[in-house]
Amino acid sequence: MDIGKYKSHDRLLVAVDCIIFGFDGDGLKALLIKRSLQPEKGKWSLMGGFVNQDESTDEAATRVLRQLTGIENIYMEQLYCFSDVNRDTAGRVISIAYFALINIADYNEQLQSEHEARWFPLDKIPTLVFDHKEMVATAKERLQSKVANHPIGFELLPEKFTLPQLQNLYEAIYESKLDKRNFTKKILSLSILNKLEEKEKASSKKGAFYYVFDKSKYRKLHREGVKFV
Amino acid sequence: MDIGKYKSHDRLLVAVDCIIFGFDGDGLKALLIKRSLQPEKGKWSLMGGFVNQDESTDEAATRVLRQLTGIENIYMEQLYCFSDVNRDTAGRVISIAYFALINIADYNEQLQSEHEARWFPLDKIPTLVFDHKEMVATAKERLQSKVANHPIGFELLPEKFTLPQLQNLYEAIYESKLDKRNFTKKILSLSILNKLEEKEKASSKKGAFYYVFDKSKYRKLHREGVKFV
DNA sequence: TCAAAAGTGTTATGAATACACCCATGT
DNA sequence: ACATGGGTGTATTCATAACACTTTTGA
Repeated sequence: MDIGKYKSHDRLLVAVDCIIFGFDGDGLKALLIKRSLQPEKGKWSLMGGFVNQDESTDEAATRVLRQLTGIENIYMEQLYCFSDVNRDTAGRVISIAYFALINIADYNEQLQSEHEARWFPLDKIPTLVFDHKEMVATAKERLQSKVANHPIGFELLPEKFTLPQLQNLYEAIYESKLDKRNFTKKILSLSILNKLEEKEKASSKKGAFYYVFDKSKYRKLHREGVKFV
Repeated sequence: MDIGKYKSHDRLLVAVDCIIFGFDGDGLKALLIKRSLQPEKGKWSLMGGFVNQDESTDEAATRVLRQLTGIENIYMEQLYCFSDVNRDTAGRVISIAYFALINIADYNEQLQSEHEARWFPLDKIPTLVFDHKEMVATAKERLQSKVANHPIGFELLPEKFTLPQLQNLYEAIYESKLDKRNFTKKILSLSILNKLEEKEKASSKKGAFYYVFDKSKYRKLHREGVKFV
């Protein structure tokens, strides 16, 4: 590769920062860690790290997330490039933000034990380093608009879930109440759910039927994007 | 600024590339120039340039566009960060793509004369350098989805425009025909247009009334985002 | 007078919304 | 027996979609 032609131009530090949204049946949460390097060491922060010469930003985001949390193979997409000259107080760093969705229960133990990561309800996010607060806000907006047309909300749930759980999730994302009957009607009309015999009995006496996705129809919707909730 | 802490990390060349969409009453077009530096010098390319140490990517995009085309003060927003390791054949460069909208007639002369820039209908884009083809495709998708909820389409029209012109624009963006009566009804129901006495007589014998935006209502919609066409 | 584009209303269909009662069961 | 959350149907409203004729006027 002949890099000579570009030699005279500035080179910048490029970082990735990941906003990980999680759901545990009770409000949306974001995953934060204590920043491990100066400046601002010890303050709450998104998962972040620098992009290496030999990896794309997607690869960097995947790697950083794995290194910091052990999380792999989750839904993640690029959010936005944050590039204010003074966004990082220690130097010029542009950051490509990513957002991801996971089911908290799937990962909770390893996060708590092996890594100093913690879930924060979206309305109780502590002060964050740099422009990470803005990143979280942007990610939340993106999640809301994305979830309206794509069935990505399911990434936040366990494989088996009940309709009330699904509705709770949408209510958490939209921060508003939905009508139970209308919600059920709408979701079932998409016919991407298969009802199981089994019931979830923990959260009610009557018990609620579990559902799972119909993977093939689910992927079809995922690709095409459909008017969702 | 203490940059010492980050010293050991890779620094990358960061570029911006601008997809400029234009409309001249007859189909959507994209603005391209002949690339002025090696490699691939002389091939068609988006407007691009490197991001300097002391500017944000927004600022870089604005500057690059001004330098290459003289265009200023137009609607522009960040599109996506393209970062494949081998996207630029001459070295590792990540690129933040921006897309912009303008009315071709407002800028045509200066573009043709002072700069080697040319408009290409979207279905006749020539072979482009690097991953610029993908950037154009991504920008087109974004334009389509954005214009459905935000009145940014108006950026592509002159200040005074007729309803048939506006409809042509939407048809060009969506690449499909719309019903004249339904379109008129919908647009007027938003009440962001003010009808003028004056008629545009060039393109028909009867003549079509000019309209202008109601700036204040327009901005309100712009902010809030409304179900549009 | 005729060709070409502008302008205009009604009906039909489907989606979103509002709304209230019975069911199953563990305590 | 009763308290708790789960499950179900209908009527209304509203937005979208389909559809055709008259008007104006320059050539």
